[in-house]
Amino acid sequence: MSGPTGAASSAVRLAAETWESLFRSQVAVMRKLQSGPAFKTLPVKEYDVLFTLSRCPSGQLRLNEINDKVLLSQSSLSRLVDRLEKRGLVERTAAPDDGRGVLLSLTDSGRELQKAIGREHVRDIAHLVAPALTAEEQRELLRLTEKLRASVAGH
Amino acid sequence: MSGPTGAASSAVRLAAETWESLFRSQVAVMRKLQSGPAFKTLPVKEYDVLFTLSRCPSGQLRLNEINDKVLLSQSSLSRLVDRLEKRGLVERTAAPDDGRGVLLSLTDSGRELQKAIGREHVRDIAHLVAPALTAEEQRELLRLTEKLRASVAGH
DNA sequence: CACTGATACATGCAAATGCATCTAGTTTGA
DNA sequence: TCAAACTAGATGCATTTGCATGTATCAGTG
Repeated sequence: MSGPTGAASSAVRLAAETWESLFRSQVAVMRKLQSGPAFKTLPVKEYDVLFTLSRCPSGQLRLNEINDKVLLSQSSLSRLVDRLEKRGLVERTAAPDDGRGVLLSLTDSGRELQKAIGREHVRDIAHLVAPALTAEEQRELLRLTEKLRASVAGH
Repeated sequence: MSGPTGAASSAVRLAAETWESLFRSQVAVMRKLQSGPAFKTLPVKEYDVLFTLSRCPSGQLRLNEINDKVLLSQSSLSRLVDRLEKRGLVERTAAPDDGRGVLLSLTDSGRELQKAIGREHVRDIAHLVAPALTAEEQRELLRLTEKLRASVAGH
């Protein structure tokens, strides 16, 4: 802990422990959430795409934009969208400004299902998070994770 | 925002936004980490099992204990361990106190590989986390995520 | 002790995933 | 202007995953 080498090593260790803790907490929470009844009808990853679309102001997103938000390979997302489309929950449209691109949007049925699952999901989240952290702590956790995400996203 | 209903609703929203942010930051960081060269030889999930074993004081863990730490179904973990065992990185042993149980431990080769990947991995983590958050912020993030994990783990 | 239910792990099988590659459209630069 | 390099997304195929179930062991009850 004294001298530059010690300080650097402990900075590295702190970063590693922080990430480890963030990761394990995510695992613990996700495990509970995905075992809930909300995701019997639709896997979490598929819901996540519906959710992402529902949050988007224009109502449409390019597949590669969605891919940034989700921990899936490009090909897996492509096929996940196939499944959603087959179930009539989303719709593929050619991107107007880029002939290669595909815009994804929710159908009415997709929007409804997202809302239905979302309501339950949000309740489950609150039941897990609210008893664990005060409102003040939640705001701080939100701030820190957003700061981390923004920094990592910008390389 | 006024009255009990508004307050409750905003508490629920805060919890949901906090989780959303935690989750997205995890996705962003994990995406970078797993694309690094450290995980060309061993998938992240398999490394994670080696890592978990390396951190354990007794050097041995039951499969169900490992399963708690990892976002994998029981059967998937069983087969992931098959692969690690086939590569000679871990060893299954019958649990002495429970005839149903299996203890997992690292082989020398497994320990070495974990250390080799771990060194690189820790460096990658530091490169992502250290520029994003101050040491003080990292400590706070560590504290909050650990508190969340502990609360969720205890139902 | 026998019996019922629960727990730990393994396995058959269908579904999901990722890598490599393909096609098509776009950008770059000589 | 046009060929080479690049990007968006789809697809073949092998690997990984999860659900349902099977087997063995354990814990509790009469």
